[in-house]
Amino acid sequence: MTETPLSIPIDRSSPVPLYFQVAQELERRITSGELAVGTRLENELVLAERLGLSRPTLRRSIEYLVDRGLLVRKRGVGTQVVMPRVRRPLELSSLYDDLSRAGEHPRTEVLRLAVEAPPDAVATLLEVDPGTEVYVLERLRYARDEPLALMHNYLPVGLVGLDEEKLARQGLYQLLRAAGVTLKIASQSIGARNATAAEARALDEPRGAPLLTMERTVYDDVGRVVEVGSHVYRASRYSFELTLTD
Amino acid sequence: MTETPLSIPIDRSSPVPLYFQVAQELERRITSGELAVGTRLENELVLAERLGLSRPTLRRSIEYLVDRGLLVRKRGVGTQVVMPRVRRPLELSSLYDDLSRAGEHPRTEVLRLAVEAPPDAVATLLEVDPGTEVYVLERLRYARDEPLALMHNYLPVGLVGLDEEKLARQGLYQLLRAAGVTLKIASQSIGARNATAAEARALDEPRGAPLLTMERTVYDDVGRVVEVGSHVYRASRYSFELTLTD
DNA sequence: TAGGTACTTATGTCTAGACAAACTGTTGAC
DNA sequence: GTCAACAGTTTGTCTAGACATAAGTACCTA
Repeated sequence: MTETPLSIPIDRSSPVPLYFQVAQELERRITSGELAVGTRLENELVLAERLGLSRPTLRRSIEYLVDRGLLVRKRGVGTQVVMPRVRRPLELSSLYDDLSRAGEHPRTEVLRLAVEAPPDAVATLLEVDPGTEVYVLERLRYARDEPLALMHNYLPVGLVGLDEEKLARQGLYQLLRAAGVTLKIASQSIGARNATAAEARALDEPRGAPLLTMERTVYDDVGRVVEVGSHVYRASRYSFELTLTD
Repeated sequence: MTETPLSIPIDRSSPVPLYFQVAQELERRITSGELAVGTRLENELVLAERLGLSRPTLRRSIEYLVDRGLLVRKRGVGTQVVMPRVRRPLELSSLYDDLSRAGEHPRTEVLRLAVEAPPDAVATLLEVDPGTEVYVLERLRYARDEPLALMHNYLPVGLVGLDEEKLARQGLYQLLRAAGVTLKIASQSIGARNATAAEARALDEPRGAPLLTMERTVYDDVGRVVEVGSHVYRASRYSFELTLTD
C-alpha cells in the first residue's frame, strides 16, 4: 500500500498522444513489477501537475488502464495497482496466428478452394442471396506435423483474392487484414460432438473421438460479413483459452 | 446514408450523467432501428449545440457507443451507424443467470457442500497454501427438468456464507455479488472429452457421449481469486455462445 | 487527361478550470 | 462508550474553448 511519487518523461514533439505516452509507460511499470500490486497512485491533481499535463489528459491515461484491468479507482479513496492478470480478451486472432506465436510451426494443407454457391444456411449467415457464388475453402491445419483442425470457410468474393499458395503460407486473417479489411467483431459458438468416420480419418483420431466444434461469423468495422467458418478441432490436442472482463 | 437532425431530451436534474443519457437513448434508437444502419450523425459541434451540451460531453456519449461497436468514426468524414450485432461479450454471468433469462427454468441439485482442503492443483489456482480449507461444491444443473451440467466449484471461505438452501434458489454468482464481491475478470478454458461412466449416469447420457468441459478462474476487482470452477456440459444440449470484439 | 495543391470538413488531442458525489476519519452530543 | 454529523480528500462529471490532423473535394496546371 505504498505511494510513490511518479515521474514519467513526456515528449511533446512526438506524434504519440500524451495520454498514450503516459498510459504505456504506466503499463510497462506495472507489468514489469516496478509498480508493485497494491501501490496507490498519487491523486490526479498532483499527478497531473507533476507531469505537466491537464487533469483530463492524465485522467484519460488512467482510464485506459482501468479499462484494461490494471488499475482500480474508488471515488474519495484513490487509484490503486491491481494484479496484472492475463487479460487478452482472446482477440480476433486466427488459429494460425496463435500457433505461430506459440512456436508450434503451423502448416496448412488446402484441401479445396472453389468459388460456388454455398449451402443456404451459410448464405443466410453471409447475408447474401441464396445461389450467390462465394469462396468455399476447406483446409487441414497441422501443428508440429500433427493434424489439429479441419476447417471450412466461406467468404464473399471481392474482398480479397485467394490462391492456394498464399493460403499455405499465411493465415486467412492475415490475408484479410493485408487486403485492408478491418475485422471488428465476431460471434462464435463452441460445442462438441463425436467425430464422423471421415473426420476421424483426416485428423488421425479413433472413431467416435470427441471433437470441439466452432462456428464463427466475422464482421468488419462497417458491419459487413467478412467470413463464416465452421471448424472441428481434436479435443485431445486443443482447447479454447479465453479471458472475460467486467 | 441519410443524415437526420437529432433531438434527444436531456434531464439535467437526473442523477444519470448527461453523457450516459445521450448514449442510452442513441443505443435505443439504433437497436430499435429508428436510426437505420448507415445513417450519418451530424458533426459533433452541431450536435453538441443542438442538445445543449459541450463537445467533450457529447463526444463521451459517442465514444461509449463506438467502443460497443454501434458507431464508427472516421476523422474528417463523420460518424456513422453500423450493424447492431448481437453484442453480448459473454459477460461474467453464470449458467444459472443465462438460463433464467432464456426462460429455461433452471433448477439446481446440490450434491455436496463441504469445507475441506482441495486438491493441490486447485489450491494453486486459488492462490492459497496447500491444505487450506475452502468451500468444495458439487452441483447438478437442470434446465426444463433435464440434466444439463455437472459442476464443481471451489471458493475461499470468508467471502460469502453458503448453504444448500440458498444455492438451490440462486446462482453462485448472484450470491457472490449480493455479498459485495465485484467479479472483474475470468480466465477460462473450454475443451471436450468423452463422458466417464459416472458422468454419463448423472447426466442421463449414453456412455462415451461427448461432453464440453470448462475450467474457470474468477478474480475480483482487487485481483483476489474468488472462485475456481471445473464443469462438464452435455454437448448434445449445450454450447458456448460468445462475441469477440476488436 | 493526369497529377498535385489548396481548401473544407470533421474528428483527435489538449487545456484550465468548476462543482458534485462518495468515501474516510474525526469530533461532538447524548 | 456509541452513534451521528461534519469536514477533508479524491474521483466523477461538465464546460468552453484552442489547435492538430486526416479525409475528401474542387480546382488549377502541366
